[in-house]
Amino acid sequence: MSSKEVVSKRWQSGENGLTIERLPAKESFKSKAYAALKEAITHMNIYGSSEPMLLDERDISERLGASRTPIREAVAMLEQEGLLRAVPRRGIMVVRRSKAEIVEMIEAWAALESMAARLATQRASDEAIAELRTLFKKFDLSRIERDRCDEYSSANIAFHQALIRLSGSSLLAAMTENLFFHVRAIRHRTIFEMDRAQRSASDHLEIIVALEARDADRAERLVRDHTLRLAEHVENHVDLD
Amino acid sequence: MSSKEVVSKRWQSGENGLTIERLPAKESFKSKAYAALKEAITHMNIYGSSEPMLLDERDISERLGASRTPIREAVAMLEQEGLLRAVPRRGIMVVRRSKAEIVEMIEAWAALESMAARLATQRASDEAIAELRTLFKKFDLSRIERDRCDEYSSANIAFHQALIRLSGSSLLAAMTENLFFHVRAIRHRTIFEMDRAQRSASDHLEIIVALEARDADRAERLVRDHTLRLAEHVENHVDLD
DNA sequence: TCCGAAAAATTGGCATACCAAATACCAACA
DNA sequence: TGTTGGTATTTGGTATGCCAATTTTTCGGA
Repeated sequence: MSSKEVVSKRWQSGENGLTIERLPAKESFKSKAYAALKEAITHMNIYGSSEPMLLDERDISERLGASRTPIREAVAMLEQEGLLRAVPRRGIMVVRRSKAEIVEMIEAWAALESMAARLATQRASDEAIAELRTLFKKFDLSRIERDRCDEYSSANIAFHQALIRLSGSSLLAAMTENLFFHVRAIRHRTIFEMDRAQRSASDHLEIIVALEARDADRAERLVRDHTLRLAEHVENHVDLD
Repeated sequence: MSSKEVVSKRWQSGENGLTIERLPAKESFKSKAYAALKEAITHMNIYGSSEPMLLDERDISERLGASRTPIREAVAMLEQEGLLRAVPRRGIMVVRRSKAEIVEMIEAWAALESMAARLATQRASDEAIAELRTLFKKFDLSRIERDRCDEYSSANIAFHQALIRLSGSSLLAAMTENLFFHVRAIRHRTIFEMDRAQRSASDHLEIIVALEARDADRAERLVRDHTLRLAEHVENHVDLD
């Protein structure tokens, strides 16, 4: 067997149980630009003004100290992800979602998370579920001051993310994370009203109980209805456009 | 009113019923490369050999008659989409999903489609649901010859896509389409066995009945279980790695 | 024949330059 | 003063070239 074949085999898969991942090396400008842009978009009040938010390639490349090429690649990725939209001769703009789109996202989220709850009742360990209860006590939403909207929002999302992790499906986690990103962006507007917090807390507790009881149907339904209520709330009480 | 304002108004929105959309312009090399690569990947028997399938930037740019730059942007997009993975000094490889990942995809699909079914019972028109029945009759899966695996697979997916469209959520449609892409790639292996066709057909019929009855819970459950059975089937009877 | 080191070739990341389309600007004319 | 035609500028798309990290090949010595 030639040396080449041996090397090739090593890389294919670790039949020896030792999978060698190429170390991250030094991050490329492309990834750095991607991260920087996403970070910037995250902390941007997208729905603050109604003016289109434009980005300029050359400007960005100067700020980041790189050429346009890696920036363009990063933009292409974010465009694929649905966060940006590049229009020729017009600029790169941050995509603003319509209320209808946000509602669809929350509905999709409800679908994924309710499935996660179902799977969690079948797969999560008792210990893992117990941790969820701990998290619940620690960040008891009803205790958060009524004016700390962001904190409420964060704690809320933390609970949901923890729940999704219980499913053991990294895909569900990844997909919902993406949805959270968009939904989170309108938290200023949604005013995720604090009077919903009480309801949220009790909902969450009910969900935990259902998980502990390993009641798949009930857990699924509770999660679904809980999130669909948010969708309905946004539909009825949020004005974006 | 000045001429300029008239023109401006015309472009804003067609209150005169004439909406002028900016013409698509000529597709950029970037989009063409993206489409070409995706097309190529689609018709590639990804799980045919166990050898890593490598792509070469320079080779691709020559074939497409463009420079490396737009190809690299297209690759960056496909990488973001999870279809490719570019490793420095090693090449661009088509991502091969593990069985576990495929199963997770089918579970996510089940989540999204069952939600679509629920929404469809609330939103789809009787006519739209009726069309689903038409489609079902036309492509009655039980009639497809037992050796036409691809045809079965296509008809199957067509039914599911039609169902999802009934929900009216373009997001659910987009997300599942992405999942279908990956699941479809293993159709040769899954042998989506034809003996499952009979079951599939009756399942589909039941689903249609539930939709017609506007029974949200039942429609949701039928769709979920139907797809989760596929996940279980893949889990138990498919060997990828 | 085998091994290892050095040289050569690959290859992806990045910078730069150029181009064409589209807009902004401006001056001349009605 | 307002419109118009043309020019300057901006900006995204693409091509090209260089570089550094790696891999592959070569080749001399054991």
